[in-house]
Amino acid sequence: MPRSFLVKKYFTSKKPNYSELESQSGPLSAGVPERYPLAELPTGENGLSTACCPAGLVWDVSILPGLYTPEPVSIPSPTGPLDLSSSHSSSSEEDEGRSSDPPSPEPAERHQCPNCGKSYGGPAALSRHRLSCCGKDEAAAPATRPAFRCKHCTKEYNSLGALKMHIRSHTLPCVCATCGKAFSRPWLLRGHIRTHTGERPFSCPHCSRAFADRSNLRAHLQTHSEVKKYQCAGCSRTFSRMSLLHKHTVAGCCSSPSS
DNA sequence: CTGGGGAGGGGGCCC
DNA sequence: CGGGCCCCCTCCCCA
Repeated sequence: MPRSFLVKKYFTSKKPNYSELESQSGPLSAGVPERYPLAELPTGENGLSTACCPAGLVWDVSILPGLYTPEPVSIPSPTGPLDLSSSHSSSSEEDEGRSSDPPSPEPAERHQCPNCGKSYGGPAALSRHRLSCCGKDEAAAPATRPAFRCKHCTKEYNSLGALKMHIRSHTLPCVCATCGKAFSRPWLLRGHIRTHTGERPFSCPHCSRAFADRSNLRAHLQTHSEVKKYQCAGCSRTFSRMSLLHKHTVAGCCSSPSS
């Protein structure tokens, strides 16, 4: 079944302007989410930042110990390609804790979590953060952890809301009326429904392709970038996806023919 | 083997 | 507190 039939047919609803995404910070911003014009990138508050920023979005694995090491290593941990936490620490202003970045040594002018150090713009945001985020730190104030436990699996959460959200992944309350497939969240169902309707609200500003899913558009935008996000430390090749980089390294191109 | 699209999942934040 | 949305990630499959 050819998947190359991706033609922009019709867009019934909103259509994010990804051309803005493209233009706002230069060609290399192609893969940068619109809300992260470089926000996830080092912002130059330390020397390491320049390893990434000026050149665009090349996640040089050589500076990402969590992602790549020259030693034989298993699959990089889910720290992911963007785990630049080791190389930058300035994300808090932009992502408001959205990312999983570790605490940044910021001035205490903001509301800072005493457990993990993340800072937030307001007390409410901090309060919310403390309910969910800090619970992942097993050592964080165990006495204050409510520990809502999932009865379907072993996961634990610090807030009932987080637990409820998780439980939906077991109960799958959102059912597709067309095919009966069930999903945990309404928006997942909506995304699925697009596979039935053919709706592709996310169009590429560089070509005629359109996508039903924003993440897939984001990945696609990488293909238009001269320099891709993920760079092999061994041969400097860049890849649009971490999986490709991983395949590349596993295949033994460079330094980690371990598996 | 590589590159890329399709689809889906989960955690987190904002309103 | 829940809905909506975001981002990141992964797996599968195909060219």
